[in-house]
Amino acid sequence: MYSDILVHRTLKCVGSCGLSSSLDDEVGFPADIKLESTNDCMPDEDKDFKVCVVCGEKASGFYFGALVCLPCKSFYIRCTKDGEPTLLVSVTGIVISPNKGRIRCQYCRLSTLPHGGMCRRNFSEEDLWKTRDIIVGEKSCQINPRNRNNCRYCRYQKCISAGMSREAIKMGRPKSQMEILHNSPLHIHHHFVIVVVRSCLPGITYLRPYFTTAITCQ
Amino acid sequence: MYSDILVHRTLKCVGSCGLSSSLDDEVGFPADIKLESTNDCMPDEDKDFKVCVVCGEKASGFYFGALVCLPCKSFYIRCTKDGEPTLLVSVTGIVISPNKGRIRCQYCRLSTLPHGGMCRRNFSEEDLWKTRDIIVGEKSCQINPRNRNNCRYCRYQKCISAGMSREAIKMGRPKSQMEILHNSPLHIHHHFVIVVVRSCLPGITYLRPYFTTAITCQ
DNA sequence: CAATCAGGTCACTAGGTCAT
DNA sequence: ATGACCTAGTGACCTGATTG
Repeated sequence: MYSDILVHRTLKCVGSCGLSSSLDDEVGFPADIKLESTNDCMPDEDKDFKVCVVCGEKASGFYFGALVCLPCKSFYIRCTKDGEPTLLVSVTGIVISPNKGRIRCQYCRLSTLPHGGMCRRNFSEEDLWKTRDIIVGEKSCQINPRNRNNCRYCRYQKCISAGMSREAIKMGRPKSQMEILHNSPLHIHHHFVIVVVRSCLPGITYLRPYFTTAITCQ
Repeated sequence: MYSDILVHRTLKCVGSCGLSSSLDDEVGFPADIKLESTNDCMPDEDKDFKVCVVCGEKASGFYFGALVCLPCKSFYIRCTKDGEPTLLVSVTGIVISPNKGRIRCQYCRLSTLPHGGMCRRNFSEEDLWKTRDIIVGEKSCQINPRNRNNCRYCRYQKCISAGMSREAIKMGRPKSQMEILHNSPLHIHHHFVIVVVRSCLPGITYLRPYFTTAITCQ
């Protein structure tokens, strides 16, 4: 039994946006949990805007355990259809999935082209695999709705870090708690939700969606 | 800054699975997180909570003659709405209900693919029925709350073997529910994971998959 | 009444198809 | 490979029936 119930959390602001002052409502914790919110910077007009935690487009629902848009949902399905992929970035800037897929990664291409000097027209599958060890690239693309198709590697990594998982499937009509969360606005730049849980309410079950992206302790 | 790092969690074992020894490995927490596995942190009244004999989730009552959860009750109603279904597992791993429904069974798919050698693109309804006798697959999926939707065939078989039946309907107020509950068969392998987080390691990011089912605080 | 269940409803999602 | 669109399965919630 805990006499004091504290759930600390912080929304880490990436970029120039602001966080709102009403985090409690945003993340949708039960009303009977006392919260200490430290944030003050989200624009009012974005408060009701639910965004995909992968690319920032308007979100459509909880797919594979994360609040994402339909394109990113489809992307995740494709990526994990035959098991977890091991996407590689070639010297030519081509991201290779082992079986078939390839797509250009503009970011990684820029950073890796000098090493190989190959041009896209001439690359062959064989060459890609030969140069396998020097092709790691930056692996740090910023994903947004416009460039999300530029780098499959980083987009997929973002799916993973957002908590998407075949294990996290939640089917059917959501519980009322989830409906609250479903209406929670998350600004496009607020991809990292840092939650510090000191102690929680006895007997309350905190479903995973409350921890929108990850749980980080300070 | 937390000096003491405690991640309490409880795996409630009902039946013969006996999860006690290798809790850490099963849930997959990082090795550098200090864990205390205990059975003490659960309220007494919940220690004996009854689980669904089909999937292992917390049971809601006696539906169609068996102690099951509400999702499995709904599942059984759907399956038997138009008479007993004959769910089949094709060589392609598609579970077919006679009329229309199909859902992929990842487990059976893996085990049956070698037998048929068909590729998913080419299968036809006719082929499915032709290969009826060689498509039985393993039919032995372990059903738990997380994977219960992966294989309709095995979920339904578990309903049957649990004694669910349209003949077993009992309406109205039960005589002594507690007595019935305590006499119910509970010899199933289930993987209901309850994690109690008191405080976490500074700087460590706990991705959602670690919290396999839910986070329950006491 | 009070407790419990059968069954319906419908807000949801997984996964497939197909034009691009 | 992508993403709009579609279908069918799922499960939370509700209602009415049943029985002690």
